[in-house]
Amino acid sequence: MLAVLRQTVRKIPKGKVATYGQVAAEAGFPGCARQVVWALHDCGGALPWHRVVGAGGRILLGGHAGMEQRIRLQSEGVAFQGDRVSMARHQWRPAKRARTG
DNA sequence: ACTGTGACGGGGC
DNA sequence: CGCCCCGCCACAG
Repeated sequence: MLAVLRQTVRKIPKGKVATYGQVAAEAGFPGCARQVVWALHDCGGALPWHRVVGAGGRILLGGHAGMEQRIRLQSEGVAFQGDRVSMARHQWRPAKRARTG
């Protein structure tokens, strides 16, 4: 489980972001958004954790961590709408979940 | 088996 | 927009 979640997080391409619930669902565990946190905690360092945000593109972290996440995202070309990520333009879109758009 | 923990998500006011 | 409550799941002691 944790391994799968981590594996999914690693799939998030640069310049994109995904919500905890989305990662969990993509990994095959819809509803396990909280477990994503575990995956990040257990690993925390060897994956693009900064590409994981909360529902609506809100950065849930705080203090230094939250700052770094935002900085890292902006450094990848991710745009922000106030305190949130521009999901409409940066939400990860897995091939299978892609739509005619 | 029970309790505490956690970077969640959705709904109501 | 902030606040509160509930549901959800897995891990650790």
